[in-house]
Amino acid sequence: MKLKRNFYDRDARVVGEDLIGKILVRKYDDAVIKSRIVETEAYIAEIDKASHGYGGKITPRTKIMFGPPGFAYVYFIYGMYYCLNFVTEGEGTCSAVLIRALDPLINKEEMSLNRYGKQLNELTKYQRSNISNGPGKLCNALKITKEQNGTDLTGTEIYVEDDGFRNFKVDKSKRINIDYAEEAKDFLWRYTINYNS
DNA sequence: CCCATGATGCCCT
DNA sequence: GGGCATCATGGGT
Repeated sequence: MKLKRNFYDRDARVVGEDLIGKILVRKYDDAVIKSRIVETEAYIAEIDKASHGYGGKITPRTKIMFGPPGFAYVYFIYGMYYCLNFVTEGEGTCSAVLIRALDPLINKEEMSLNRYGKQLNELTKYQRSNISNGPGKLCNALKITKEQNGTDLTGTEIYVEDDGFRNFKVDKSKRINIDYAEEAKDFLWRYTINYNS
């Protein structure tokens, strides 16, 4: 069943961990893509020098993160890639969860076409295992761009459902590529699925 | 597997 | 103008 807004209206660290193992659903035109969320990171502006909202100043880019929970924050990075985040906590605070990796479940074929312009059976082994294992890659695979910034996660285009899968644990580790963030770079706010044990 | 490097454009952290 | 919540590629081990 589809997660409601109250799921997102919690501390970003709780939401980030709770999103692991859930199903991300992406719909556009006639396409339906489902994949399991296997890696996330939390960002909380008040105490986090890695957050785009650090310092509390609302800018055109970050304003969606200061708004109510349960909306998509999509930003453009390194001149080439998009990253998908879910806004968390109450209105007025600035926090979000970055979706870092997905395991394809349904319609991997469509993801292949979006990523490489080729069918699954034309991909190399390397390409096949790298369809959505990174924040920029998964946005390509799911056709997510700046146009999806602000998308309501209780709507039909992008949402999360719980299929009851619980046969995993969640590992916590340091976040990736935020070496500039001083003490915040050591926060264990990265969550990854552990299928064993 | 690992590491180094270049691509490329928006944002102002 | 500096930097960036990334990725593909190519070479070494």
